[in-house]
Amino acid sequence: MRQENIVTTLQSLASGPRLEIYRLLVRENPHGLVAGEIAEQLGIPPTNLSFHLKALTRADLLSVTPEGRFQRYRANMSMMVDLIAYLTAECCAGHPEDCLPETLAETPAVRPRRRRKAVAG
Amino acid sequence: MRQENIVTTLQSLASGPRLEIYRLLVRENPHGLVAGEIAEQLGIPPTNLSFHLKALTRADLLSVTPEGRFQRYRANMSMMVDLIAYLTAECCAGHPEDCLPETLAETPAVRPRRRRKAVAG
DNA sequence: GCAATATTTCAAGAGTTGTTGAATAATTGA
DNA sequence: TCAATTATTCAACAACTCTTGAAATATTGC
Repeated sequence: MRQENIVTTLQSLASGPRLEIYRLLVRENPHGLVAGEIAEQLGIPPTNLSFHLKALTRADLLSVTPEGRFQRYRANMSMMVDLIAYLTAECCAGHPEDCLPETLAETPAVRPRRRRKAVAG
Repeated sequence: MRQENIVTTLQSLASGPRLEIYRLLVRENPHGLVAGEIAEQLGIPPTNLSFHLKALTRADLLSVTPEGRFQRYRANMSMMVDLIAYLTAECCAGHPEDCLPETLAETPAVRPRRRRKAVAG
């Protein structure tokens, strides 16, 4: 994932209402929720909810499927996996020992870019 | 870490210049860099850099130490660890198998809230 | 003390984001 | 077809963020 996309993903999550929407939909995966159910559960007015759902969907954090007059939203887990992988790689770059527990630091999927560096100790 | 702080942390990272500053300082840890070195390496004018350094420091993503007339900035790894732990917990809530490779999903430090759920297979 | 250096604060203006109510579009069931 | 339902788009405005140059602050070495 390129840095430009990472910034978009972070921007999309960096808002109280949007983080709540995303968390709710993660909990409801894989069934998802239609817009009205999200509005009801979080107490967000429909116009405003649409605005935030659009931002999250454009960032590919959510997917949306029409169901008659409803729109069903689901959290796109792979986007979050990519984000966590990026943050882990950048966080640990050159300094795995400062940063994360052994098991995580050694997991190739989240540290795709370099091998563990030999350090004193 | 509370959600309010998570939003602040995400907001701080959700900007091209700030993500670059943070990544640079992670690479330079634990020695850090003084403001002028950051400005030079990233080509950001000093006034603007100060603005972004302040945002990152307020979010506790950076720490700052005066050295005479210089200010040395360092990335605060523990903040990133907390952020990754939060995202992993929220991302995986109820659905670890959808979300992350086995090893990561089993790491207690990044999944502090629940044990692995028994699922089919 | 004074000039030079490193950095921050301040003020202004441009641009972006968030919220709202009214209007619009699409779908359903009578 | 028509009213009801679900959700989105639009327009307006407030609030916030970003960038900039000028001014201020703090430190150094003469």
